Amino acid sequence: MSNSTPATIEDVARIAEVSIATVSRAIHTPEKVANSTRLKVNQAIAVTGYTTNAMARSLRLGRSNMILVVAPDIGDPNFSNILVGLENEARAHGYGVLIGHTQNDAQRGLEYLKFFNSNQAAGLILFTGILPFGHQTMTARLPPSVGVFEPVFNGGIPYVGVDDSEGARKAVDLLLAEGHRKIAFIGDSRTRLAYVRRRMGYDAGLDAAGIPPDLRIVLEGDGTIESGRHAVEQLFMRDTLPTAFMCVNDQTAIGVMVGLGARGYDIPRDFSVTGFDDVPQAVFISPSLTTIRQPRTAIGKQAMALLLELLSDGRPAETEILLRPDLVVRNSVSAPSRQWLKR
Amino acid sequence: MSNSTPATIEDVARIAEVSIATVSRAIHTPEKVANSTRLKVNQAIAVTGYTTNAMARSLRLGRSNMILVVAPDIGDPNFSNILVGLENEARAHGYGVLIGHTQNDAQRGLEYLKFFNSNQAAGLILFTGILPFGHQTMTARLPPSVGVFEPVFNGGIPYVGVDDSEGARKAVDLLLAEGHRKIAFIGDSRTRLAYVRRRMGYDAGLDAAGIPPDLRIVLEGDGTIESGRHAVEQLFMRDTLPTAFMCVNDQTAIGVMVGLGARGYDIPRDFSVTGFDDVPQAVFISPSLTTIRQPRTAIGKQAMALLLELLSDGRPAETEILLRPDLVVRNSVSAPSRQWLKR
DNA sequence: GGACTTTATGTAAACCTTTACATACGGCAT
DNA sequence: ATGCCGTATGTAAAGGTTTACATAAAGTCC
Repeated sequence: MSNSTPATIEDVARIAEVSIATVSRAIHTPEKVANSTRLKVNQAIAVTGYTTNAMARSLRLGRSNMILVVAPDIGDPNFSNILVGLENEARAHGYGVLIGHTQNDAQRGLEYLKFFNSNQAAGLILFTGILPFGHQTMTARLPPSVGVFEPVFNGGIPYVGVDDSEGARKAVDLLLAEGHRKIAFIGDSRTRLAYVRRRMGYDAGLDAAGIPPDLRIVLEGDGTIESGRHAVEQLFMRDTLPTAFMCVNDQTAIGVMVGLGARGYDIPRDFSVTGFDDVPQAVFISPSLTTIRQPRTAIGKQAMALLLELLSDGRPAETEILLRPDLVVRNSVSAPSRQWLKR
Repeated sequence: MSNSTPATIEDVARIAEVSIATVSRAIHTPEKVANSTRLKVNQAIAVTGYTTNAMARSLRLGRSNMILVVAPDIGDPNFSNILVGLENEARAHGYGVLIGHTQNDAQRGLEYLKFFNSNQAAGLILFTGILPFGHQTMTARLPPSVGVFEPVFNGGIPYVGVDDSEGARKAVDLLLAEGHRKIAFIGDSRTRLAYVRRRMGYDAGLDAAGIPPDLRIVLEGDGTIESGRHAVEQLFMRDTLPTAFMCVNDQTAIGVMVGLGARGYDIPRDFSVTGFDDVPQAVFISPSLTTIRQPRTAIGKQAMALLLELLSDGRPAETEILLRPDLVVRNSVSAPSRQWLKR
């Protein structure tokens, strides 16, 4: 049936010889409709190829079937796989996924709020660890929201992600098991809870091994490749060198490896390095990076499921779902070099 | 003004002491409204914080301000940067971006067509080189559409992407300039025009250099890492070896490098390798990959601009916009090894 | 058989816009 | 003064749903 205009509920009603109300009920609350009638309606729907007009429905209901996903940067290597999980789950429940990216610009963040005023979107997934609405964050009326990947720092918003603290613990435990005792931590000073927690895992691991914290080998960066490289330079200007670098994320770890490589060191012979996230590049760099895997697709799926639940019964549900981080052993870690042990 | 329900056009009309028609006109066709009236309306809009309800507008107009972007796989390393360009351009024109991924499943592709029946989306961006609607592709009434990254094989749809043929030509010319004469081409047998054109660039380059085509060193794969590795194995079982591998894309090139590495060869000393696309990994693999850069953000931007143009005046505009591919010289290419030249 | 409940369906309003058409008014040419 | 035109605004319909309320039919109970 390729008529020029799509069939409406009225066309279906006419063919099924019922009222439009009955058609609507047959679709959305079939139990309120007699079996025989439901059959007629379904046939008419098949004949006309009817699809309910989502615009009209949203207008009437005052709520849409779109979920807005906002990230600072769509190109983030962590983002796309999470998006896959989000989209799959959304679509399985009849929702569509809208995307936006703020580039850390509060003005752009605010523009996305308009989607909610006009009911273009029903819920919000935040990929960013902070509400992207600048100083209006406080006053803005937020739609039902769920944070992914990083806990949302300033919003009291439910969150789905990996257990950062446990992940970091696994990394530091690996290094300890290999015999390392002087393990540097290259962190991220931005106010992101995820990074704070990874640091906590590091501290806890050292503590459990009876190693006193040594702040001379704990540095703060900003999670970029460049900051990893910079951290190496800083460390070499101090009086104490570690035998291993535990990095807050893979980008930093890559930077550390670049920095060490530039100084002529071999990894893992001279220094061991671990990352966090298991970004797609981690397997390609040389040596391949031992890191903590984020179950990204699962995170996306669960976050969307949580949001849809929130939308349907409005109750706050759990505030945090932590998934298990897995250690991925590759080639950037070995036992500490003799040279350093002697000291 | 944080009333419980968002302001409607009627609220604005009441405060400005005009009719709702005038408010609508003041917003969309200000030249039809007296200056004094326009002023009153604008003040009332400011007071109420009115935003037009996109649902009602779309319903009335029979057309939405959403663009659907469909890719086989959102996780494709080429995809995210294109998406950035698409989204920026869309939002600059008041459009939102919906995304979907088909995983090469025609059924899933068809589901996305529903967005158009109900006017949830006004236009379509296809990241895939083929209409993802299976055998119903012929009968489906398509919305205004633009292909990106790969020409759409079966749809007669405008296309924005890189000049594949010229890009391939640049790669082969580099290899020729380095002194290579036996250059393998590892292609992609899937029916994608982009790959066909890259092959054409290869052929043309050899032809211009007066080198007769040698089909023994032209192989077909499927664009995956595995197919690159497989191609190496196939070649080593033949009687002729190339001195360089020109690959249809970076994934294939990475596979070739893995395959050559497994046989103990050094790149670029023993063999040179080139890719196509400049995916983010290309700089991290060892050695870093000499390849052809896709101007991804620009592709996205131009594609969206073309689609919006299509939507506004409906004329077919150009059918193809080809951007300039740039050669990115890294470390996977050098002059052919003595060993092979001697033969 | 009456009174009442349950079940199935229909009628019509509401959601918020945009815009064709109608109206009113002032200016201008005759 | 008359007729005409242009400009500014208002009225009301239409777009496709969902659902409260009304109605009608059928079933249940005494």
